[in-house]
Amino acid sequence: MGSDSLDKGYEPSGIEEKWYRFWLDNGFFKAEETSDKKAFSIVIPPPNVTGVLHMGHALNNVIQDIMCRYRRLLGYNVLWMPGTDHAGIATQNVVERDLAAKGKTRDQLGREDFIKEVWKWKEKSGGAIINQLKRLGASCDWDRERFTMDEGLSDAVRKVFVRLYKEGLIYEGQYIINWCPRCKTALADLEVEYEEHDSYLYYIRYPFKGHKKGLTVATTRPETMFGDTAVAVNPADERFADLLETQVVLPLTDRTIPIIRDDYVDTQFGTGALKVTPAHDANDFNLGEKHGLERLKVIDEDGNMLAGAGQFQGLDRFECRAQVVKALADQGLLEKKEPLKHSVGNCYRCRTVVEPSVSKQWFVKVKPLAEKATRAVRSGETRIIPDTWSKTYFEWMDNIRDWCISRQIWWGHRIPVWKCPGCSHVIVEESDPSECPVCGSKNIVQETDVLDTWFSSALWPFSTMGWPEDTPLLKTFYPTSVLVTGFDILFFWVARMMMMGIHFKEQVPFDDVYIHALVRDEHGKKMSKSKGNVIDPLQVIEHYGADAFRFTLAAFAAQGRDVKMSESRVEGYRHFVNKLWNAARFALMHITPKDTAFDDAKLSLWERWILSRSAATSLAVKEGIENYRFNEAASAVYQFVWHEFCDWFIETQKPALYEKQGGVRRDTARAVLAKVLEDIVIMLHPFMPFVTEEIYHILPTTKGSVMQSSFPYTKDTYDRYRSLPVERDMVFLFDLISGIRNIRSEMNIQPSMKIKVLANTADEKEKLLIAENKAVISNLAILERISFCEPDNAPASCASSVTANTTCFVPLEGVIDFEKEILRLEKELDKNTKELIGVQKRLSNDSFLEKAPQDVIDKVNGRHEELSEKNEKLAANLKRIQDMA
RNA sequence: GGGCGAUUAACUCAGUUGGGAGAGUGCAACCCUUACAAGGUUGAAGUCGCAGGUUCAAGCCCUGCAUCGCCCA
Repeated sequence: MGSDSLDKGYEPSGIEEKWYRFWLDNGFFKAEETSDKKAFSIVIPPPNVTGVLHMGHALNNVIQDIMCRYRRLLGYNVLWMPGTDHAGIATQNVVERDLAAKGKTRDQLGREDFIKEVWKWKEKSGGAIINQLKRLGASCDWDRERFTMDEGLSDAVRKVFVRLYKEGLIYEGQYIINWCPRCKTALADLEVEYEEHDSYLYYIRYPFKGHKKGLTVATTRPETMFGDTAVAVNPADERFADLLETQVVLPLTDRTIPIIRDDYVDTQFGTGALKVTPAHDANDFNLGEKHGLERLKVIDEDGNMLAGAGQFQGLDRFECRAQVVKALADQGLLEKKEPLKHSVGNCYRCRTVVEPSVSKQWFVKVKPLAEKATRAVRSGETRIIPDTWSKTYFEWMDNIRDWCISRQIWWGHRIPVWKCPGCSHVIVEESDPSECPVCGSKNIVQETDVLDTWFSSALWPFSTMGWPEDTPLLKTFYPTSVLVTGFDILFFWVARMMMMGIHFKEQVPFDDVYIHALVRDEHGKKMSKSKGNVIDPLQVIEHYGADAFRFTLAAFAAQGRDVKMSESRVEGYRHFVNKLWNAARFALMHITPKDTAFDDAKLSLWERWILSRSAATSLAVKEGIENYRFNEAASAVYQFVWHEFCDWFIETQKPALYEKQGGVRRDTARAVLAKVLEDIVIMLHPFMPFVTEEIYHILPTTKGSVMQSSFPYTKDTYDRYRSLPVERDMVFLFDLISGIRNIRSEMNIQPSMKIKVLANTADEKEKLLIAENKAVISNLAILERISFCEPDNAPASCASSVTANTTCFVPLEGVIDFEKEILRLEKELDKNTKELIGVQKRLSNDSFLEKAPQDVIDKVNGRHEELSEKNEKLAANLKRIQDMA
């Protein structure tokens, strides 16, 4: 095949769709339930069914895809389990919005019909992100796609709930929880996001009975005063040491409340007197528990004031705040207000200010589960990478609070609890009961709450594989090899999967947890719609191709460092894709289907060099991917392809390929070119699946799909081709050629002008290297010829360059610019001398010679020898040119 | 308030047991050389945040400070 048939520039569109379909049609993404092959498995972090692909998803899934494709090339049986979660609150919000547009509410529909509506929405618009993942090239086993509300997964949820309940690890109780007055549901502590707000600290006097004097409390939330059931002071606080009063009057009400003493109170904050509102503040709740205070709820589920607020009943809580402040001021009870920055909790789904509120909810007793999950990481059974996240994990696990799992919404797994109003019996069973087992009443009522979405997500690693059945899939793939995720859901999800996996499977859910960074904009700012700095991954793919985009993500995904994304960076890597494409085009002009093997004995130095570098690169890629250092793998292969294979190797091979050195050399050159290009294509495949598949199919020496080839690194081929002496020889030749090129450039010698070079060397090895590679040197440095000379008969009017023990003279009869050459040599001599002095300094230091290890001393000695020889030569060359001038 | 991380070339960042400061982009000069101008060759550019300390030797280890960012309260 000639290169005429290939476009000069790589055009991803069309090619990507073609190969993705090809892979699907051939079932290359499918995992084998049972296999002799080693298993490698990943469960996808399930995106919301309402979600659309953003940069975070892209990075997350590209990393997973790189690992899965790499393992397939190593011959593993790979399972990458895809799916979405049902995102209870978010999905319900979406569907309610749709209904509202039609002028309906969910209450008008009723629970059953509403859920039908949600399913309808899910079938029609849900899971759009799945197709977007395909655009990225994600090689998930799509036939196994799961959804947290699927029947099987719902069975798992039910089983887990019932077992935890019977083990006493799930309980129902009246506690303070975070309430979202807009979503009208409880939230877990984690689902509240705190934000700094400018606010005021209000100083309010609570008078003693019959006095004008009283205690002044400081609060940011005056409207909660109606729920106050005490005022607390610190017993160690001298300001209250003489306080005899035991009660204060609650302003704007006819209630009196007790003064309690507790060392919990911060004497530094406000006045040292704390109003205690057990029903609307988490800390006050605990204080109330301790002192047996009444919990008086004064804000309802919509965020409006209840009867306890007296004349303010029915007002919105913030409107109430304004009016209360005014009323207090009118009565002279508002002593002052100070500006204050404080953090306010917002609902993570709708940003509404969360109201802490006492309410009856279901909780998981997390401590016993957390202990086992902590131990698994401490013992190394599960590794967290980078390790620094282990600390964060322990920190959270050690201070964990019970998990509120009930939500007052309809979309989700309904809690499998029934109550008998007749005898108050509570039924918690896996299958729906039809009557009360105690009194036989058929009038039993199911709990209306549903479970937190994360409750079902916590089971994901095993529920997706068919648990509670003991399936072959579980036997083959559980525990999974690695979980890949951002740190933002380390607690939400990873920690909970650890707890559930260990409890129910008695095995950790994953060997490794790889925590990757966040994707930010090019200035390091978080991408957000309000800032307008969001980059849509699909548009990036559209403009630059999925391969370039994927490579960019991989190249920037250094451990522990955020990825700063900008389109210009992707553009840079599109150039790389194009470079590879054109290298392939060049190769195709020469390679024939016969060029599949070469004789090691016939390899030229350059060919042995590129094979050595290819072996080294494949090892670097292997280690990079296996150690989660994707940027290192990516830059190793980038460097190799562009700067070794394209810049040097292809250029050196041109004389042989164009048959200037005979048929045998030509055939070897072709076969090596074919072999190294094939190595490259396979090594790059995990990063750039589409273009590599395209090239692999076009190459005449390869058959089938690149997905079914083998990764180029094996111990045998590495040992066979990696050669450090060859690489050292090549460094000499590179430096020699660069030295001549430098003279050409600095002396303004036109590229089209071929020049003569005379080389002088006392080193036999270097002489041989030059002699054997005259053709290549001449080709790359654009020489008429290179020949040897003695130092004495070097031409008088010439520029010179020193490489190791060799000096190259470039005769410039009549055209030499002496000033320029003197400057050039002086600069180089200066640089060399500086380094030489540094080395000499070290070698003249007795304690260095005494204490440094021998290999370091040997190295420095060798370096000293090199530098001083070079210095002599440079000085001699400089002197000659100065004498001429 | 507690914890974590960052500070290296104009920009974005590598730098893995302490032993000759690197890459990509950008910049400058030259070149439409028959794979690629989405290219090639050559070049300029850094007191490794600041101040101490350990060491024969510190970008790397220790202490303090400054600036920025994130998480938790």
